[in-house]
Amino acid sequence: MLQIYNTLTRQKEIFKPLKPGKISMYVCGITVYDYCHIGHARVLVAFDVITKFLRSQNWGVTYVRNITDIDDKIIRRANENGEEYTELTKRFIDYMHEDETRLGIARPDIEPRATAYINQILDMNKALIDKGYAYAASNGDVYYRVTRFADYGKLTNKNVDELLVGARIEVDEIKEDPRDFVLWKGAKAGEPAWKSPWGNGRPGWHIECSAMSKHCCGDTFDIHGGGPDLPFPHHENEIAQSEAANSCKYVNYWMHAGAVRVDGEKMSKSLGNFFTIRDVLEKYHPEVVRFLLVSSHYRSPINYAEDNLIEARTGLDRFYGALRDYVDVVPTPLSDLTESNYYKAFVDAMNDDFNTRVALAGMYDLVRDLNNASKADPALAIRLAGELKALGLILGILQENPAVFLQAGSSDQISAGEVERLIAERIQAKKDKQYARADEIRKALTDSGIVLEDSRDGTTQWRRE
RNA sequence: GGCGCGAUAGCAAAGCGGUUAUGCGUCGGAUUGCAAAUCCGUUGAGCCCGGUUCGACUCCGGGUCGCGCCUCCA
Repeated sequence: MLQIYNTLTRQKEIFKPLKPGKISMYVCGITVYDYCHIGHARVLVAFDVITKFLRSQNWGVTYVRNITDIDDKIIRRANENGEEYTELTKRFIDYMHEDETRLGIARPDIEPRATAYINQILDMNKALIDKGYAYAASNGDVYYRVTRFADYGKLTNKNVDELLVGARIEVDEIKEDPRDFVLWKGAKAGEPAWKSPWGNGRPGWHIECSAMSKHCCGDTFDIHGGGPDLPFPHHENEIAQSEAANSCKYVNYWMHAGAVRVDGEKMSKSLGNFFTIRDVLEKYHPEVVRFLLVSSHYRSPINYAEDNLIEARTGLDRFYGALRDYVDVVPTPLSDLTESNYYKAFVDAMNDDFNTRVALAGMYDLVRDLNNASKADPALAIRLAGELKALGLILGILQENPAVFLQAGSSDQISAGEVERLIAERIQAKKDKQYARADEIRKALTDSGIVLEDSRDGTTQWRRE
């Protein structure tokens, strides 16, 4: 039984799909004017794991994640660079896809872009104007009448009357009410623009998601997800737009990922304290980054720090260490695991609001049993290795060749070939009972970040720290 | 000022009204030429003050502290 924490009701709820066995999910994606940072990676990985798990449980998931490819920041950045905004967005969309691929994130089923949905956006604007929820201002902007929508604030518990108090809302004579937000922006000279009944312009930020989700998921859909900074105003405004325009409930379950912090502060572009995915992948294996993100619950804040990455690496080393002798074992089909207690524990944890942390705790139990079986019961060990890989597959981890992973550490000051050569020399020294020489070689390798592990059969395996 | 989240052992991080979370680390043992890895064991929690209860880390109330949103931000 699947339970999901719903931001709207602020509690965990039993998930009930609109259509039996199906889930329509729309997640707010990236505004493409810069490299993705770790905060983006968290949302991307979280919903990737969620999708993979749901599919593993035979839910028919339609996963939609949009790309915002027109907005003020994009225009400004393109101007700074002296290029067309489309060149800028194309480049950063490509970079985003590269980052996703490296982190093992599968593409969503549909990846709609705002600029491809201008007609739908215009249609929704017209509908909102016709129904009296929106108005065209004198400058070509179209605004949403926040006070017209009775449920405004229901997602984030805002009181419309109090929105003005203490809030930093700029007064603007163009608007009827300072709380109104823009649906369509009239174009200034030289700005990218599309024709509209209100003059040339471009969509406001919130309306694109209402239009694209309607088109891709329907007027009402199951799950809407996004980052920690989106509930207000973005998702609140989406609700106002969609429910007013479509005259029905917009979304059943709202899901929001937790923030990634640096030194206790939220990592964000506006604070400038962000690490791009690329920065981090220079130093850490992509799976280490993914493991770090998976090893805490998706709603908890996590701290981005070197120590936590090292810890993630240590955790993965344990998994891959256990799998090292089972390179050829493939993930067991889940249909063969219905009696497995490991699998049951895993599914129970994941069904409970996607509790990856608890799921991993069970996988560590499996690792221990696998390590024991390695010595005592080879057939059992092979079976357990297959189970472990099957669970890892759902989380998007543990599919690498273990030796390759373990030898791909951060310290590359010595080549694999050189390591192998020294190991061969050390094995000979050991055979000759030249232990001083053997230890000398091992010491030298240790200093280069290489850890040796002698086996009973006289071979030596190695890994980078 | 409004709304919301959190406070768990050396660190990280979960569930749970009474029964081992888990990982890393520590310490001891097995194993090893010595190590590493592995295994076995060990260590050690629940911000403060009240209340409910036979019993609370877990529920309720009140504090304190931290964080997020209220403006573009995943």
